[in-house]
Formats: sequence, structure tokens, C-alpha cells
Amino acid sequence: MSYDSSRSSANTSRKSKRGLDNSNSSNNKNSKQKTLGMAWGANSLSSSRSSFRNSPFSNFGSYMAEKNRKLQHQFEAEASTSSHSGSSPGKLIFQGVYIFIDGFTIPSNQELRAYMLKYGGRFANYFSRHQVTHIICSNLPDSKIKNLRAFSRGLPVVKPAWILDSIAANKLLSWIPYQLNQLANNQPKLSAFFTLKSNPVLENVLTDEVCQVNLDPFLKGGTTKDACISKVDEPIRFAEQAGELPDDPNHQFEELNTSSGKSSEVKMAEFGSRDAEDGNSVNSKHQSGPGLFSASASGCCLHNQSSDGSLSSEPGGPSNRHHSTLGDPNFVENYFKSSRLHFIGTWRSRYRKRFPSSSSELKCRSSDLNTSANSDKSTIIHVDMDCFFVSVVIRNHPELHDKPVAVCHSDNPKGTAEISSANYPARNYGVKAGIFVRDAKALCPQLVIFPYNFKAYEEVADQFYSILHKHCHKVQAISCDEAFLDITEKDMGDPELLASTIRKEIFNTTRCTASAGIAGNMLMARLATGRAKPNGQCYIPSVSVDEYLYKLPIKALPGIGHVLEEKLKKQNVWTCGQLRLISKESLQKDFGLKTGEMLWNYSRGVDNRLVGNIKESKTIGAEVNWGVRFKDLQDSQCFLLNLCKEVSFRLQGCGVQGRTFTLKIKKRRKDADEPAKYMGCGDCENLSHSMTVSIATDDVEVLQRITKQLFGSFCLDVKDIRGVGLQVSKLENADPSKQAPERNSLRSWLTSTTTEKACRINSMDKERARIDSEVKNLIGTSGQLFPDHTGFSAQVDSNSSSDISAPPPLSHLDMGVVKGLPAELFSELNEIYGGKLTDFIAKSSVASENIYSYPSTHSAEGQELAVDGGEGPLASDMIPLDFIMVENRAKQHMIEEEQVAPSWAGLQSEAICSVSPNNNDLMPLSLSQVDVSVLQQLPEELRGDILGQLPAHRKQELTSNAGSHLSENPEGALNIKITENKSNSTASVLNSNLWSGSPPQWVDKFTVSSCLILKTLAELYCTLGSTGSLSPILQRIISECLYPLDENSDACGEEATYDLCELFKQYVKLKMELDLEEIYVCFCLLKRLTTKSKLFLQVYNIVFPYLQASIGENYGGVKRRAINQLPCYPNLGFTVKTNPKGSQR
DNA sequence: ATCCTCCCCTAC
DNA sequence: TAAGGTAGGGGAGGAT
Ligand SMILES: Nc1ccn([C@H]2C[C@H](O)[C@@H](COP(=O)(O)OP(=O)(O)OP(=O)(O)O)O2)c(=O)n1
Ligand SMILES: [Mg+2]
Ligand SMILES: [Mg+2]
Repeated sequence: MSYDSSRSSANTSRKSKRGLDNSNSSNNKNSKQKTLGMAWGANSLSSSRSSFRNSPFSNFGSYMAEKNRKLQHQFEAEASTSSHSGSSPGKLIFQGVYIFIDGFTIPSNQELRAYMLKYGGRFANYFSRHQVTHIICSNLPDSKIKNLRAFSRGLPVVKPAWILDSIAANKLLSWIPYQLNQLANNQPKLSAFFTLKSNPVLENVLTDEVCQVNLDPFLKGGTTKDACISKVDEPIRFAEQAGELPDDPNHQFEELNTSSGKSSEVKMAEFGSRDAEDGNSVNSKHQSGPGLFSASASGCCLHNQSSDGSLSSEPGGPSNRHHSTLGDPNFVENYFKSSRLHFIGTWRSRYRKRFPSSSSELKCRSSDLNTSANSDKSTIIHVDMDCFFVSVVIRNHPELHDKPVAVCHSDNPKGTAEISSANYPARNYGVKAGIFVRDAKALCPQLVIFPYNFKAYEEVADQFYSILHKHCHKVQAISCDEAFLDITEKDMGDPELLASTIRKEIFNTTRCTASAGIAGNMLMARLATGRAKPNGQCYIPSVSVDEYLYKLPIKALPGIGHVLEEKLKKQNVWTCGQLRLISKESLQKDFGLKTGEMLWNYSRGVDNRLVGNIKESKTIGAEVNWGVRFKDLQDSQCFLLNLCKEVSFRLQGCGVQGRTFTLKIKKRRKDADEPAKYMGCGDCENLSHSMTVSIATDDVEVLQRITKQLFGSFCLDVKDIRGVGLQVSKLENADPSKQAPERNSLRSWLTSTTTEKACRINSMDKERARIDSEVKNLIGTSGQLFPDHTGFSAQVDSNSSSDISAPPPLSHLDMGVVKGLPAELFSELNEIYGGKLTDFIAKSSVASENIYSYPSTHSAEGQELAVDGGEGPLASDMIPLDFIMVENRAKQHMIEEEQVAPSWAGLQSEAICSVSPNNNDLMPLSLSQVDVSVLQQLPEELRGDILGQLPAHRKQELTSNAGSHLSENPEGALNIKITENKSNSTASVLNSNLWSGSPPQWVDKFTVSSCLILKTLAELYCTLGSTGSLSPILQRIISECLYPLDENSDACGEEATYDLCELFKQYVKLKMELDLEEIYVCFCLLKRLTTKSKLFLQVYNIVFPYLQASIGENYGGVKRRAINQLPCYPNLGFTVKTNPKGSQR
């Protein structure tokens, strides 16, 4: 209906859990801090985005958390004493209000604090998004306004007068008239300070209509000692009722069902009455957190107010013109902040952190094989909140419980906003999730629309799961409002009793009802819940399964969506009973092996899934398919960057890095009409293109480069783009020590702990670097200890000259290694660092904890400068990723030494790291670099591993042709020469006085060749290029690099570019036997060497993406593919074979 | 057979 | 105005 055509949805229900989940910030409310500013980002770590780095809001380290806690404690102590005196109920004006004061205020900070304390409110010493309900702010310089916008995010920013006036009025006034004007229109209005104080009329109106206390129901319930809570343990009646149920399942269903309609009100009467009581006691307060405005009982939605009010209150006041990527540079961030689907989509990731590794989920059932015998004995409970989003927002509106209510962004009766959830009265009118609000209003004109309150959903979900975990240790979370419990091995009696106990507790705690299904497997439990809704429960015993399913519409089976439903209906299958008549073979023929079997099983009530067998997540991604409109390439690139940032955040938040990157594009179909939905994507082609690299990364820069290339390969008119997504797969744990050990594998070797700590320059390293920078200034440069380091740097990277003579920054030392040094070496080292080493070790352990909890790439920028002092962002931007990749790989080889001689490894690798600290992780295992002589000296098992990674032709070369491999081409020959040429220089490297014992023989050459090879290769290439030993095309390219043509020269034009590309193409064709990696490396090097040649860059830009794409890990067939995919540039006269992916479909 | 890429389908 | 995301399962078809 609201669909335009092809839509993607998703199949579900799997849980994933990545064991590592760092420091579980489980109990840490601050962990809710958002990521890229996404309120509900998958990554719950605090962001220290540079934009508000200096604001108190960015500090969420453990120190702040602890300090905050203490101060709050102190405050509460005070409050408990003093508020006793004034504990007259009428005085609790600010109950549920939790303010944070930003900056200077007219009544002082202390005064306001005292007021809050006196009148029942709470006062935050430091901003905590999780608790604070209002930000109090008088007037701020413009520079601060921007930051305020960024972090306030939906929270009301209110002037202190609101507090004073509320006290004067002896009741909580609406804060809306007291909103900080600056935030809305960016223009400070001092007069606004006092305006409303003398406007009682307006005040009353607003107060009545839109009230706002953020009433935390639990706080309230707790403090007022809610009478209902004491009734909690009285499920007996409940249980009896359940126990009395007849055996006939249908009958049961009837009864339970009707009970939900009618008698359930009896059944749940306590709930209802409690609600009423509570409603009375709280009566005049309306709810609502930031941004919630109450809908009046009349059913009229006050959405307009909200829009100037708060909820989604976007910072950009005037920028509301276009709600698309065109008008808003922060579109991604803002969009996710308000997206319900984003909220529920990312919920699981937050859940993992809040309920970390609930031991339960990790493979509990040893009774492994799940034959049907198993399921006979199993007992599964499925619990699902009733109309979750609605229930939560009308918790304190008992008068609305029997009126049709829905949650939606908009109340516009002509609007295309989607209904998120509708309560059961509304469903009677046909209102349901997913339909447009205009259709909902047409079906039910009196429908009351409430806005979202994501914060409340999150809190209720937390409570929901706390209760579940309390009652059962095998909990499989399905979504924020839904879970399976496996109570098979629970000896505690009646499952139905347990279910009712749980439901009751949920209601008493959240004031929202849940329904439950009980059965022998997950499928049947889920179906039972459907029967039980709303506010009921249902048990389906095994014997009743067949009967229950017989008449069940196929669509009710999980896994059958509208497409399968339609296909089956075409076969005249409408019910599960009819579905059973089709043979498994036939189903498998029509729908595939697995799907067919699923249909066959499900139609018989068979489901072998186990509760809680959680797998670690396999992909992480972000996409936006709403409001995406680009006018030019720059728009799209900007958007892509933001998307990369987002994805990078999420990767880091999950503690993983990925190797495969998939860019998804929604492209407006040629004949597509305007989307039915406002700013929707309409009818689109879905295109995707992926690239796999050899080393996992989470670095935003790397992501950006990859994404750029992927994007380029689509060859699209950006104006047709209606949606963009970036997905990362082949995930690996970012902390290799927690990675599943792969014995003796090359990969585990390359990414071993020491490698990680010492060499990988990823977000964590960058953060470390930042921390280190503060110590860095104190360190002298008595670099005697690192003579080799110096020389090494000079050779490897001529660009970073400034820091050459300094010892490696402390942060780059592997403290694990340092600590393990012999005493005398340690003190020597400590001296070099001015005695800071000891301190730093202590410090770094603290710091790394913080980093662990709150990694942040966004603070990376200045840090690189601090570390290497040489290459700023500009330079680093010009370094091709690929060069870096290779260089980095060299480092990893280096690391290998550490395993052999750990005592010097850390320092050794330090030297390397400091050479180009802003390296990226990404690099191909560019096998052309595997030097034969080195290879031969490797330990047997490693050699085997390496060979195992090589493409066949390469393997042969290396094994059979040891000495003179590659000699058939100039590049290969160079490879060997380099090793020889540079072996002298290693001597010094290896002579470090930090050495203890002699390194294994092979370390020498291996290190040299891998660390220096690129630089040297580049030099030699250039030399040979000018002396004519290279092929014409490479020669020409190289000379262009060395002696770049004037930018304005004719020779830089299209024609020249074409010539060069064509030549290159021919070259590749002619030199089929030449490894693509060779060319690839060559290109990387050349790009590195020349940033001035426009001509070269043009060629590079055309050819390189294809090289890059081909260099992934798919060696097989790569050459041919790469050549075929050389692009078509119509104006250059290329003939294209087919353009990559997308367009050919 | 088994993997990979590019999709589609599905549940929340 | 409105905020159509996220992730797993799996099928088709190609490469090896
Ligand atoms: N298309 C959808 C489906 C769900 N949701 C959100 C709102 C729901 O409240 C919540 C939970 O989804 P459920 O499928 O559990 O639906 P409800 O809880 O709303 O209703 P029910 O009583 O059927 O469970 O997810 C949504 O925004 N859009
Ligand atoms: Mg629900
Ligand atoms: Mg649900």
C-alpha cells in the first residue's frame, strides 16, 4: 500500500552476540550516549566528536561517571534531609524533573540547584542524557549555541525563569514558553528572558494543553509506594484460572482470547484499577519527556506544538525547508535520531551491552541434537508487549486506554507519515503499523496520535528484560518488546504460572501489558502469543498443535510474508492445513530447499530452533532510504562520508572490524512516479556492489576510500539515487586476543595480540595517541636508544622527517612488552622517557579502559599531528590507501618477530609505527611482496600457511622457482634486488641495544624486505623508468610522475588521459602473465610519489578502482575480470564490456 | 560440492 | 510535510 514497489524488509529473529563485548557498560546509564549523534546508534559509546569535544557533554569517561555518581549521591543525601521538611506533597513541583545547567545563569547555578532540591526536582552535576530531562541555560555565546544544539538533541533547553515561575505558581508550568530562543532562531533575545513571566494567560493555556513533567513512572511508583506493587504477589487467581483451563485447546484459546476482550478486564482488573488510581494521583501531570506533548482526551493531537516544542526538535530552526539530504549536512545523524525503524533495528546492539553475554545464551544445551524428541520435552514461553509503542506513551493516560491511539510522527490527516503502532481499539478500525497516517485517519477519524518517546521505550525494554532474566536464564531477545524463554529445565512448576507471574511483574513495573504464549517450541509459543493478545496468555500443548494449525492462515506463520503468501495463495493454499497437503519435495522445488522445508515443518508445528543459541553478528551496516536527494557529486560524497562515519562508529561500538564492504544504492526506476510517500524512495532498483579486502578495518578513512570506489563503480546519475546503504561483513573481533584462535593460521599470526597492540593503527591507537600527546611534550629527544629507528624512518618515509630523531611516542609502546623487559632495559627506557614510563604504564591501563568503553574516531584528527608532527590531514589524504595497506602489512610481518623474541618486539615495532602513524589497516596481502629468499627461511608451518594463501600460479613460482622467480618481468626482478640492496641497512636495525639474544636468522631479511620494499621499489621503479628498462607504458607513467606535465599543458587533457589509459589497458592484456598485484603495487607507489601530475592522477582515477577491486582476495579469475571491467568512458572512445553490476541488471 | 556475489524476503 | 532501518536466511547463478 504505502509501498511503491519493491521494498526490502527482513527476515528475522536471530540473535547475535559477540562474546567480546568489552567492558560491559551494562549498568552504566551513560552508555546510552549516542554515537554519531544517533540517539539510538548501535554503538552506545560516547562520542567525542570534535564539535563538542569541550563541552561537558562529551566527557563520559569513567572518571566523569564516577564523579557524577558521587556528586549525585551527595545531592540526594541533602535532598532527603531537607525535602523532609518541605515534604508537603504540594511542594514537589519538580518531581521527575532532572535539570542540567549549562553555563552562566541568572539565578546562579547554586540557587537553581537549591530550588530543585527544595521542590522535588533533581539536579545533574554533569550532563547525562539518560537522566536529564531539561537543560537550563540563560544565554550563551553563539559559538556555544551550536554545540548546545548538537548535544541537547531533543531535550528541552529552557531558561531559568521556568523554574522560578513554576515555584511562584506553585506548580510545574509548561517549559515551552521558556525555551531558549537562541536555539530556535539563533538570535539571542535578552528580552525573552522575562517575557512570559508576566503573561499568565498564555501560560495557563500552554500548561493545560501541553504539560510536560517527565514523569518517570517508576520513580513515582517507588516514591509513592504504589499500593499496586504490593499486590504483586497475587498471581494465584491468575494461575488458578489458567489451571482450570480445559484440555481442548480451542476452547482454551477461546477462553483466553475472550478473556482478553472482556473477562481479561476482569482478569487484569487489578492492573486496570491500579492504573486508574495512579492516574488520579498523578492526574494533572501529563507525561512526557522531552518532546512529548499530551494528546488531550478529546483526541486531538497537538502535534503542531510539539514541532516547535521539543521532541524531534531539530536544531535547525529555519532549515526545515527541505527534509532531505539537500538541506541538511547532518542529515544522516538527524534522520537516525528520529527513525523508529532505526531505533528498533539498533536495539539489539544496545541490548547486548546492557545484558552482556548472559551466559545463558552461550550454548547452554548440551543435549545438542534437537530432534523432535527434544522438542517434545521442551517448554518455551514467548512474551511480547502489547502494542508496545502505544502502551508506553499512554501509560499515564488511563482515559485513553479504550480509545483508538496510534504512535506516529505526524497527525496530518493528509500526511504520509507511517503509523508505528496502534492499540487494540484502533486495530478494530483497521489501523495498524505501517499504514500512512492519512489512511489511518480515514479509517478512524477520532484516532489519537501520540509522538514517539524512544527514551521511554528503551527504559521499558530494559525493565522488561530485567524481569525476564530474573525469572529465566535462557532468554533469547527478539526485539525490544519480545523474547523467548526456554524453561524446559526449569523444575519450577507450572509454565503458565510462571508466565502469569512474569506478565504481572511486567505490568506492575512498566504499567504496560504483555502477552505470553507457551508451547513446546518457539514456533508454537509465538503463535500462542498471537492468540493471547492483547493482555492474555495461551498455552498450546503438543497434542493440540495440529488442530490449532489446521485453520490458521498461512500468513500467520513466521517466515511467510506477503510474497510467499501470494505465491501460496496462487496454489490455493490459504491455511496451514492446506499447506500440509503439499509434499515437501514440491515445496522445495517451488521455494528452494530450506524454505520448502521450513514451510513443510511449520505447517506441522515443527520447529527445531533452540532458544538462545546466539550467534555473533555477521554484518553491521547503516542505510538511509528516506529524504535522499543529491544534486551533484559533492552532495553524494558528503553523504557517503557521513555514512562511513556512522558505520565506523558502529563497528567500533561492537568491537569488530570487517573485511567485506557492500554499498547498496536505491536508484529511481526509469518510469517511476513521484514516491507516494513524502521524501520516500519510491519505486527503485536495488543495486549493490561489494569489495573484500584482506585485513579487517573499522577506520573511517579506509571505509571512505572503499566506499568511494564502490560508489564510482555504479556509474550513476546521482540525481537518481534515492537510498544509500553501507554494510560490512566478514567481521572479526577488533581485539585479537578475544578472537577465536585459529591454530597456526596465517591470519591469526598476522593479527596476533602483539600485532594488534603494537602495530595496528586503528581508532584505538589514535585515541591512545591523543592521550599520549599530553605526555609527549614532556619527553626529551635523547634518541640514542633508537639509532636504527632514525635511519629507518628516513629510509622508509621521507615525508615524516620532523619526528625522526625522537623515540617512539609512549603510546606506541606495547606496555605488555615493556613491562616484561628485563629490569635494566626497563630502567634505561624509563630514563629515556624522562621517568614517565612508570607513570604512563599506570595511566595507560586506565586510559585503555576508557578507550575500550568509549572509543572514538572522531577525536582522531589532531592526534595524528601530535604523533607524527609531519603529515597533516592533507598529506594523508593524498596517500593512497593502498600504499598504506602494503606498508602496514610490512609492519605486520615485523610483528611476527615479536612472537619469536617478545622482549624487544614492542619497541621494535614502535619504530615502524612512528614512521607513519596515520596508517590504515587496510591492505591486501599483496603477494608480490613475498620474497622467496625470505619465505624459505620462515618456519615450516608459517611457510605452509603463506603458501596456502597464494594463488596457484604464484605458489608455483615461489616454491619451484626459488631464486629467480619473477625474473621474467622487471618488477619481479626488482623484488629480489631490493632485498639484497637493503640488507645492509637492516644490520643497524637489528643491532638495537635492546636486543636480548639473537633473533632468528630469517627475521633479518624478512623484516627488511617487508618494511622497506615499497619505498625502495618506488625508487627503483623510478630509476629504471627513466633509464628505459621498463615497459613503455610504465615508463610513460613513471616519467609523468617524475616530471609532471604542466597542468595546463595540452598533454594533460582528455586525449592524453585516454592515450594513457588505452596503453595501460593494452599493457595489461599483453602482460597477462604479470600479476595484477604487481601493477597494483606499482600504481600505489606511483601515486604515492606523484601528487602533482594531473595526467597521472587522471589515469589513476580511472584504472585504479579496477585494480583495487580485483586485488581483493579473489585471485582466481581476477585478471580477466579486471581487464574486462576497465571502464567505458564514452568521450574517450573506450569500448565497454559491461559496466560493473548494477546497470546490467 | 562449495564458495562468492547480488540480490530478495522476512520480522521487528 | 517526515524521519521507508537492521540483520539473518536463503536462492540463483557463476567461478573454481
Ligand atoms: N512496522 C512496524 C512494526 C513494529 N514497529 C515497532 C512499534 C511496535 O510497538 C514495536 C513492536 O512491534 P510488535 O510487532 O510487537 O507490535 P506491537 O507491540 O505494537 O503490537 P502487538 O501487540 O501486536 O505486539 O515495534 C514499528 O515501528 N513498525
Ligand atoms: Mg509487541
Ligand atoms: Mg514484538
